[in-house]
Amino acid sequence: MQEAASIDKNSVVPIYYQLAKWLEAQIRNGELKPGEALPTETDLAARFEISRMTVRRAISELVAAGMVYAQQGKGTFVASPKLDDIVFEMSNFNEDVKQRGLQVKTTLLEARIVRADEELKEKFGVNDDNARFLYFRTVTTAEEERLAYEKKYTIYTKSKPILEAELKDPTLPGLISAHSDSMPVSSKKVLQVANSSKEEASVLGISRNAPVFVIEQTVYDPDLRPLGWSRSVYRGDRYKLTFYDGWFKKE
Amino acid sequence: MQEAASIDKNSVVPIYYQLAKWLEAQIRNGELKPGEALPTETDLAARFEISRMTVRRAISELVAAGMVYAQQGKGTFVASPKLDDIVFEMSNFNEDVKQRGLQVKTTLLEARIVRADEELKEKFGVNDDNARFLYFRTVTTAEEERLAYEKKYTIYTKSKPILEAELKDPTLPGLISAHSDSMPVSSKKVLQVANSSKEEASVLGISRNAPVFVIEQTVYDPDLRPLGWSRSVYRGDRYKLTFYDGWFKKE
DNA sequence: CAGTGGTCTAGACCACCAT
DNA sequence: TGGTGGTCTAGACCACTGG
Repeated sequence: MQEAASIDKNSVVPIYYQLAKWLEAQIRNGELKPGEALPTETDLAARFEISRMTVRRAISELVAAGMVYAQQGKGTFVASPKLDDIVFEMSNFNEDVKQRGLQVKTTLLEARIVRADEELKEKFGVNDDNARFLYFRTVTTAEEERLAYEKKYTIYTKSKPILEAELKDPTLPGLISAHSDSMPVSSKKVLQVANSSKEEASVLGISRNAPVFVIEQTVYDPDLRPLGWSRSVYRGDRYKLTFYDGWFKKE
Repeated sequence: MQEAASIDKNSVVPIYYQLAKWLEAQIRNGELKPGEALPTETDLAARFEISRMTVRRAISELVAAGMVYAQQGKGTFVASPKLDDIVFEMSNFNEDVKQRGLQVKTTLLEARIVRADEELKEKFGVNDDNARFLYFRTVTTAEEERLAYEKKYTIYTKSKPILEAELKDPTLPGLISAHSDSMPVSSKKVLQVANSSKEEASVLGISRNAPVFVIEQTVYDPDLRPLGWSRSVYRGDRYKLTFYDGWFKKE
């Protein structure tokens, strides 16, 4: 680990920054895994022969980045990246529904193994015609009304069977975690509008060409290799996105 | 101002937090205006008889909130809330366009004074039938292609004429600043999808019922009174929103 | 109780900016 | 040059957690 060597106290780069990056690297490397505790502040201060305040400054950078969280009296722990499928606070609607005590349910329509076609090869950046992917189709329903239709693909390396458990966490990061050794750590989401296709309209029970949100999500491992890809179609008349900015009071 | 009284060193509330809130209040009150310098750190430390490190902790809260920014060797200044009309990094496309050196242009189609109708009275939360608003219609064009169509309303209190200058900054906060004494400090944006209306289709040169993004923005003063409201329609085939989250490297 | 993170101090030296 | 913010120290005391 060459810890002492990783901090140059005479560098122009601030010590807190060097330490923050070192800790970040430990986490990205997987030497510190989500849920695990970081070394204590006193420990780090002693190891690197720096002040505890400097250690705290370093850790506060990671806290701000959402990579770790501190618990008074217990320790500081590596966070799990949150990559919910319910993107963009898209849940404005879903939360409304929950608050009213209604039931939101995601149903698995189909789950099987597929071979790479041109689109998948491009999305995953692979050339192997024999590459295989897990394919899931789900529909989200609230109060008997169908709201969202999703197709999800994940790389299929382990020859692991598709489990019932998948029904419990059918989000893309959830499916990936179940079927891959790599850790999903970041994602890219692209939102577009479209008119619903014939298939989408029939699954969602809306008229053909009704406006819909389309969100494509790609989930990556720490080396930016795609682990999963999904395309979600949301009813345009049931979802809206609300953003606040400027100097809104938060509390 | 009762400065000394605003900090209770024996309170359970951290000093840095009290000071941060006090400074925030000064800014929200308008006693410190955008562009103005905060008292220096040494000054604040002396005034409140606290350590400079504690002052820095307080200020760092405001920096994180985007309310102030610090410049080494110069001072710390009150920031201006940024409430650009080009929302949600919607500019994925606009930036592409700029990078290619193409021209993006916003044209004023119409500007006049209107009386309150039911919709406006609701949006602005007023009951006065005689309330008047400034009304603007603009279209945004890139390379001869019409991309966005916007209708904007601002309260009209001053009997100030509509200036040519408005052509230069036709964003909602910009229009408000020109026609109101209140400062626009926060905004709410709601994004929905829709099929284009006949009017929208004709202005944008797209076919009727083509899918579009609709963004409604409301801009508020420090007391959450609406100062302006706009409805923007973006061509669905020309705009998309891209979001990254998780642990993407930033630098 | 011992160990953790949270706050705070009273200094210090530095890099940067303006004059 | 004097004043600003940026970093860092070596302590201190506290609140909270767990055994």
